Amino acid sequence: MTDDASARAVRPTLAAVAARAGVSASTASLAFSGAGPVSVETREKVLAAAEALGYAGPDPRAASLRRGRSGVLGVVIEDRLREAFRDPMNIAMLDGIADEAGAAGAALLLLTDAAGGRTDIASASMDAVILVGCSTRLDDSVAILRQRGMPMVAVEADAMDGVLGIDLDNRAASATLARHLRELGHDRVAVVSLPLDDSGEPGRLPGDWRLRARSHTARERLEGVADVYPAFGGRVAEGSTIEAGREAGMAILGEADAPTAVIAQSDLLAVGVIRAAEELGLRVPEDVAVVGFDGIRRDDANGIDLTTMVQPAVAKGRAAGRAAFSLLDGDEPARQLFTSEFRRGATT
Amino acid sequence: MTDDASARAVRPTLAAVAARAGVSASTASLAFSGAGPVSVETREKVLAAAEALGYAGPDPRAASLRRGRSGVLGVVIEDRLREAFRDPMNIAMLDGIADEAGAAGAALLLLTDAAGGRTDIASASMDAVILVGCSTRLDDSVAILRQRGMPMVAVEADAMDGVLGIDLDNRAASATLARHLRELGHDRVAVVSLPLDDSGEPGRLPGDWRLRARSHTARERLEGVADVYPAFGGRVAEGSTIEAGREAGMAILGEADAPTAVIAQSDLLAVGVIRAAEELGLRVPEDVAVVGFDGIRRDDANGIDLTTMVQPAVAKGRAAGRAAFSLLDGDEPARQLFTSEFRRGATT
DNA sequence: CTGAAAGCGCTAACAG
DNA sequence: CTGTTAGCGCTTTCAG
Repeated sequence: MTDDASARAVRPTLAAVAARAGVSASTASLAFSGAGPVSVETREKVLAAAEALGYAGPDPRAASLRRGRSGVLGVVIEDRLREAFRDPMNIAMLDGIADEAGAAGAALLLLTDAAGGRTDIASASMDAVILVGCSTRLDDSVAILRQRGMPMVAVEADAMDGVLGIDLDNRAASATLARHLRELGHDRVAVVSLPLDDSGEPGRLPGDWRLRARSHTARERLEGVADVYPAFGGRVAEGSTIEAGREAGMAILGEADAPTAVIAQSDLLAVGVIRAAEELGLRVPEDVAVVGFDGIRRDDANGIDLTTMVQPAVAKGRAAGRAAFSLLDGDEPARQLFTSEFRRGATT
Repeated sequence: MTDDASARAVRPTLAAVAARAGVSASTASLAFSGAGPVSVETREKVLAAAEALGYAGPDPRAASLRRGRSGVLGVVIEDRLREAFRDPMNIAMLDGIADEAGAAGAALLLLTDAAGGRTDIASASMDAVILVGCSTRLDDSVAILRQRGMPMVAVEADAMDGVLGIDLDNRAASATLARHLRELGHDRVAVVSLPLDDSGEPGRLPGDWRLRARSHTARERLEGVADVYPAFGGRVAEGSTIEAGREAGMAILGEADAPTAVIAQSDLLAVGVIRAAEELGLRVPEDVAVVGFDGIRRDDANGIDLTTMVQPAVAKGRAAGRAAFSLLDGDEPARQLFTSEFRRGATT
């Protein structure tokens, strides 16, 4: 702690720099920010003084208090980064957000929706927040953030008061895939769905999924299938991973009365289902057709050319970022809807 | 802007809450933080007043100025998230960092080492920084951060003054793999290396890689191979991806005088090389042996059971996180070295 | 247990 | 172009 004191002592403030340069603090400030008229002479004097004193630069904490802005964009994601970033779609979206943040000179603060460490969501300093990742229990976070008066943007979430939505045509896109399968003559289809809530327990898709699904994306995609196949069964996967898809696939395709087509709610799940099919000695698409969702790069799909709906993940992220900054500027950006595009691959 | 004013007006401060509750500001502050003795009565009065006024909670910007801490841990990664997060190792490490950050009640600020938006690295408010991701041009960032007096931890980087290193036994581990191949009788080996610098151009591995390699990890892994095979050729990949590995693999295995073994500097690259081998009609390991590095999950390796060195990525991340907080506490944590473990798979 | 006072370090108005 | 003034909103002594 004596250490601390000496560290403090050795850390000069802007005022100290100004004093040494023989100018006012405000002038010194301008010399640093370059946001106002300062003569070259003066600026050099200030810079020299700063150099001499070993000035660390304006303290961002003080600056953000004064300005009322911290230059930070919060991004709330699912519990574990490991999970969230396993799916290339989430990364692509984050990349889109990062693009816009970078352009706006803001940095990204990663916040997790997690159980214990919710402190940070309540107390992190940031200017706006984007909620992403099919997070299944956003409500608490939203309540806290609303209380904080934080501008909020949510990607693929149920409409919430005071939260700007950036949406994807999940339902229509899923219906497109379902129709595609029906046109190919498939009668019995099964769905491998993303987790319906944050319990994370895989299992049979419950008949009352409409009531139970807390995940917006999962529910909408189920609705899309239901629009075409009023009755269907399936499994809920443990997450959006190949392994989870494989497990669900084994359960579905291993049964006596196996379906002739599987609608997986993500490409990773679809890859897993295909792997299960292979292990069971089934050919795709001859014995069983499989469709995915997202349009991940073939490289990420084990080289499989999936039939899927390609969603504009990066654009979605950029839109979310832009919307956040727009809210921050006091504008009233409109809610946006992105559409996915059908891509026929070799799996149907 | 009138809007702004009214928004301000409607946003009460702690002082306003205190006034309404009929207590002092300091008492109100304690009522919120719970960090001191406040009677239950008083606390309830304060909370009620806050509720009534719609108080958003203590402003973190002001708090962090006052406290001198922002509760933020910066993480500097490569230019594009898309690239950095394509490799599961980086995600695992980030997850390790996030674990420790969460435990310490800190949030993670993602900073990119990028060209243009370097502003944030110079001006983001944070308490300490971890530099990760084999970033090839950390020097500039380090200079800026050092100037800011920021505690720094670097994962797998050349030793730098004032930066605490968290290292991996890259050289020894690569040598282990090389020895394994030599024991199997391989004479001619080729290396597929990670990018040597940030130019990102793939191509033949230059003979003077020792001089040219700016990436610590790539260089050390090359040294490890050189310890066993004094002379070897190879390719520099465009990044740590399957596709880049495939391209390098095609170049290497397509030549007349193709090697009998390929040492890939990451598991993703190894998977790509194997894919190239398959496309060229070569069997692995019969026609060509392939080893990787990292120990990614089989799920991420297209189901291939690679011979590789398993590195403790999550532990590395945790150690980096712990070290950062330790520096922040004024301690002098020691530099740490993690070791990788040989895992024989089916590719040699 | 509560209150008063004193800034944290910076920046934005407004005069000159 | 430069200086003066006045806080941003909170937390931490230090007294009572």
